[in-house]
Amino acid sequence: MTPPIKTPIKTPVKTPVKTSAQTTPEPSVTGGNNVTRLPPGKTGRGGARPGAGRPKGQGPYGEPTKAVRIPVSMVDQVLNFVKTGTKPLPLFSCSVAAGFPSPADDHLEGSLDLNEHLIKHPSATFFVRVSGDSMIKAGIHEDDILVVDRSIEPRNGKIIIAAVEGQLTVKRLNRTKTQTFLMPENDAYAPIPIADDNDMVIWGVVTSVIHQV
Amino acid sequence: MTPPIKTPIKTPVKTPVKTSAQTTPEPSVTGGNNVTRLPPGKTGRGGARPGAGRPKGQGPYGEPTKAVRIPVSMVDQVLNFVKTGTKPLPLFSCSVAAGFPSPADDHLEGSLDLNEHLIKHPSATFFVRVSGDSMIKAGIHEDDILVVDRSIEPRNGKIIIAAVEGQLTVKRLNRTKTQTFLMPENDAYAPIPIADDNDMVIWGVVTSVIHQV
DNA sequence: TATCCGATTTATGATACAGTATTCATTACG
DNA sequence: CGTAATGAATACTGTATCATAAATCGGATA
Repeated sequence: MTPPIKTPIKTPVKTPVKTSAQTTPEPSVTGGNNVTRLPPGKTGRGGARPGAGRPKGQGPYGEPTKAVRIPVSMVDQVLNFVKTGTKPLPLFSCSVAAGFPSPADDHLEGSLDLNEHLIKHPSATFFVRVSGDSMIKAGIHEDDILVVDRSIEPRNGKIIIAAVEGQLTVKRLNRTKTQTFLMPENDAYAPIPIADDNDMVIWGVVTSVIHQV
Repeated sequence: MTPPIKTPIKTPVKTPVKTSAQTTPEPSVTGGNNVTRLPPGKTGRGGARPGAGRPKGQGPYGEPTKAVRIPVSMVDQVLNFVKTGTKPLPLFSCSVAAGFPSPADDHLEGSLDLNEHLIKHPSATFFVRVSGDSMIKAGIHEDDILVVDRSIEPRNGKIIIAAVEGQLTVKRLNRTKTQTFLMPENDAYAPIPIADDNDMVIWGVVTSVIHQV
């Protein structure tokens, strides 16, 4: 069982170039005393080499290119796209619990694209960086990034981003018969009562948490 | 304070074109009988119209384009990218702790692209889906997705993916003077001693955890 | 023997060019 | 008089062309 290794791109094999047995000598100008004169700016070295020249596939892209019209505002993005190539990466599965497990062959689950996996409604999605620890028990840590979708209905029990008194906050929504609360997931903090639903503007529902190790 | 709404792209406003009061008449060739002759292939209509011409922003992209070199194999992908545009989404910051906070204007932190943010070395990166809870205290839950980079050196204390006895596992690496351990982050589990480093193959270092709410 | 050199081939980014699309307002036609 | 046609003008796209940079060859020189 070896770690997944991307197969190196094979560099073009150098085709042996047939050596020219006969190189036409640089025509020399022979003076009266048989002294050879070099052309101005030349050292007497170098010269034609049949078969010399840059091999194909030695450019930054390793393949031929084509000129394509790109809207001016997207040129940078496109060049970055070409450089980094956002294609789906392999997804494996592994056991954390018992270490008991499935046969090795079952580890490759498929492939995954982050944007596709996490962003269902791009035009309604934005990110929120968290500060604080009031939602620690829900697995939301300081500096985590939340994926927030404002097209999802903020149902009871959902973790939402809301603006209260002009301040953004992340909490779990709790709507009782009589009142609405924004619930923390940390015993050190108290629920925030919302007197009037007009005092709160819900920005969206948290769909994912991204935590950097 | 309203939820972030994508500002519609303004379509170019058509500038009213000043009508020319004086059009220079087509020079006519007068024959002996005062008969006007048209130039060959012309009907007498048409002619110069100062200010006529296609307005800007009427192409498929609505803006000027630039010719860019794209590797041949990626031309289709790039054109699709330009059409659908997976562009960075807005990133806001918010307070979880005190709910005290910065003024509303400070909430927009910038924009963020998931791939750019999470995948530093695409060719050395893969994902792992977790099963079990032995790393719960490190914020790694059942079914979470781990971003794993095998180009990062597996230093002591890093959370790694390793293959032990043919099974994939996620643990924290602990190298003592005498022995290597794979440490869980859950008191219900015991450290796994590695007798011989050849008994373990490290697949990579965990860089991020993605937890769906 | 190692390095230098000039010629050669490949590759990229910028620019030019030819053809297509859109607009203006005057003229011809019914 | 109303409408369609017209020729010139401007914007736009895809491809060709050009200038320059990069990589290679093998003979000449130190």
